[in-house]
Amino acid sequence: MTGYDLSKTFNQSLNFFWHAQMSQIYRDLGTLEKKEMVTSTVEEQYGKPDKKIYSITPKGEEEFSKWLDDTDFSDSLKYRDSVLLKLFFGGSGDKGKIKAGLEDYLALNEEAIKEYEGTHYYLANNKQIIKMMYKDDISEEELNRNIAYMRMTLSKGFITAKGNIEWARECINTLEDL
Amino acid sequence: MTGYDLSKTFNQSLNFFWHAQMSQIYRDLGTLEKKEMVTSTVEEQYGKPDKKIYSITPKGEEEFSKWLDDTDFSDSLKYRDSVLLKLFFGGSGDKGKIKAGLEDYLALNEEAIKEYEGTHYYLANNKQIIKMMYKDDISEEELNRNIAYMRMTLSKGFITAKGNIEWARECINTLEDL
DNA sequence: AGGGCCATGTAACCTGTTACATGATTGA
DNA sequence: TCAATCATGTAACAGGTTACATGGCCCT
Repeated sequence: MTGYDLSKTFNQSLNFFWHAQMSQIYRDLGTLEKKEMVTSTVEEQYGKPDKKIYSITPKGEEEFSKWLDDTDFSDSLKYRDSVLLKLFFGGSGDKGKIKAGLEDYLALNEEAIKEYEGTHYYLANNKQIIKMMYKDDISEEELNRNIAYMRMTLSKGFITAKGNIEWARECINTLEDL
Repeated sequence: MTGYDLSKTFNQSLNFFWHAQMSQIYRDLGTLEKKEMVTSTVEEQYGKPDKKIYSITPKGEEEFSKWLDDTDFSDSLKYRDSVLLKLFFGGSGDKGKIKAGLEDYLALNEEAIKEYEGTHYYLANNKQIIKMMYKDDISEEELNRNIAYMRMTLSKGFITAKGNIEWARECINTLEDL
């Protein structure tokens, strides 16, 4: 893929739990190339800028599978949230503004759920497109397995958004009684 | 407070949604002083290193209340999680290892819940200590209001951890059938 | 004798964001 | 005519982590 393709794929699939700026993708592809994890070939185009197509090297595959093998998930508990930081000091702030902020937050989470429902539907009906994200010669079983894993990440999105909504409702009620 | 005190307070109270290394705290106190948001006085100690006690300036208070007033929480939806990133590509990894990782993750979240229960209890029974975190002349109502806000952040911890557990159980079941 | 607490920081590094720069094609 | 899409990137900055450096006190 090119950096541009990667950026699009990124924003379509794993966007809700990982995102990257184009500038970061281009820079990181450069460093990956220096480390010989990827190689690139340039494809000329007319009327458009040339494409720089990257492929993973055996060394890169090895590194990727090492990364996959590390299943220590304890880091993911160290979670950072500026909403909570702000609410922690909320007593010194404006109650009305905080309530309004939480109402927006609630609405955003409801929108997110709708988006995830769309993706859920998409995963069920666009296997061909998903196939393209992997090697072309992927088997039906392998594809289904990959889709099962994608569904797990999606499920996390649902549960997180529902939790956010539950929490925001609870906070709004508390604020009304305060 | 001194940098050291801040670090301890940090790790005791807002640790679960915000954390900082000592080196970061010392560095940031330095930049805050340059920006005239805080001032410092040195207190000599014998047998121990001298203390450098920081206080917020009026300019700092103003900046803080500006920060509090910005209640746009939409950023907090952009959430990043390496567990999900890894699970997204899980189909290429080792099923058994992933399952084991998720089981550890589940256990860690159960521990977190126990910790939050402890904090919940603490908030109810240690008002004097909490009082110290604010100005000394804080009124009972103001203190209770602040505690209510702290409880809201704590509640987020509970809901998040419960969601994590629910999700991990679901994934483990899916993996068993895969 | 060894570990933990007190208390300060610096330096290098890694990761992510924002702003800037270029320029043709295509569709509303 | 204006915005979006295609396609590349650089530079500066912001925020966070890791490793290093110092050194006495107190408790087991």
